[in-house]
Amino acid sequence: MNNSLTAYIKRYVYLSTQENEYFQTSLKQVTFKKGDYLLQEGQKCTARYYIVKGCLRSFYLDSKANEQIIHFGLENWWISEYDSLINQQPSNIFIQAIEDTEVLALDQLSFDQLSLEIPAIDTLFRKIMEKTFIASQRRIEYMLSYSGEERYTKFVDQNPEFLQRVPQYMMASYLGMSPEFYSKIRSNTK
Amino acid sequence: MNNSLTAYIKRYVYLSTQENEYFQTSLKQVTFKKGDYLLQEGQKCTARYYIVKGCLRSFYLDSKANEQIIHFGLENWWISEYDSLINQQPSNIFIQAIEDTEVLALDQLSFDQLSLEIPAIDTLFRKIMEKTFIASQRRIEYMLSYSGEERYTKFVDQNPEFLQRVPQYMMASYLGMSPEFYSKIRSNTK
DNA sequence: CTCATTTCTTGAACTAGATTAAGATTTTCC
DNA sequence: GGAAAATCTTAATCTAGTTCAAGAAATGAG
Repeated sequence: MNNSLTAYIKRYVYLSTQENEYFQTSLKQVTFKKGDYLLQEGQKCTARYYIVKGCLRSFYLDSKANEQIIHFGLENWWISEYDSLINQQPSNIFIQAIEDTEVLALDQLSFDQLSLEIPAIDTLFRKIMEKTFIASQRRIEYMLSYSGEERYTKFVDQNPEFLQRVPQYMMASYLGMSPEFYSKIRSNTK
Repeated sequence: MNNSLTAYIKRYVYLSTQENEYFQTSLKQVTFKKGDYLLQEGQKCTARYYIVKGCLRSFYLDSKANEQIIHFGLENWWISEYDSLINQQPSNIFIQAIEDTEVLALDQLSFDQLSLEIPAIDTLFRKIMEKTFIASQRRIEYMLSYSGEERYTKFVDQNPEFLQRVPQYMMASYLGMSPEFYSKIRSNTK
């Protein structure tokens, strides 16, 4: 039983003690060393991951073989590659540990079973997906509306903890700019 | 009872005849004239809309008062402004009819009630949100990886029906470029 | 502790796309 | 049908951000 996950769930839905226990026994604890891959391009994504401790990134290689960062994941976030998970397709995306990371893996087969047996599981994940979607939308709005420098300063304001944990060239990719330009902004902003 | 909606639901979950009827009596049919707003900046969004016939857009006004288009909605799509709907906040976003449009409105109060009474409703909307999120992610990947011209040609290939129904300056905004540049691409591409 | 690798910085040259402005075309509506 | 409004095009100028290149700093592995 993981207490941080129990607390997390409580923010969204009510699960009885038995349901919570049953849910959590369906999760498998897995640890990854810094640099390890949870998922690689070409593989099918088979699980949703709840991050207990550590930091992950998901990224893909664009046509010029640049790494383009889609997401970061920190403690108490869920991460997965939904296009592969839901549509049963090989993933275009890598999920990699940026730090030594401990996750709870919820396999899609277990998930489907849980969804049948505990209705609140769908309520929970419906709400998680709504929240995740809102974050994705906000990122699109940022990219449409703000200059590189504005995206940088706003992101730093709102997520100071990231800067300590993520190399700059990854931040640059996430914010949609070259590492050189990111570096220039940083020196202008200081 | 709306047959296109019944068929739509069947693609995602099983609802008994009674459940389907109960679900659909919770929806309210509303029609909007071209140019009408379903939602305006500052209002709270209170419903999810299923588009029976017509075309909608959602957009916001950025700091320079430019309209930035977030989404288009065509037949058999759901549209809403989730940040306002879920977090009970005033919306930054407008939802407007681009053509005369008929929707089925699912009020959030009705939704919460349905969610309690018919577990499959959460399964349905969990899956809808997953699909919606995947689309949002794909848009981010496009914006990070492709030039304006590439985004244009790929979009046109995949969504030819849009071009007939949506003014160019809206397409330009959706694809993240100025109307002038969009026009230039079009004349280059012909 | 040291060498190798990874990450970060700086500057110069370049370019995709924005902005501005003005005219042309299309749509709307009385 | 005709005037007004909305939409689209074209061209000139400008700029945010990329690319390339090379060196500096930091990190990591043995």
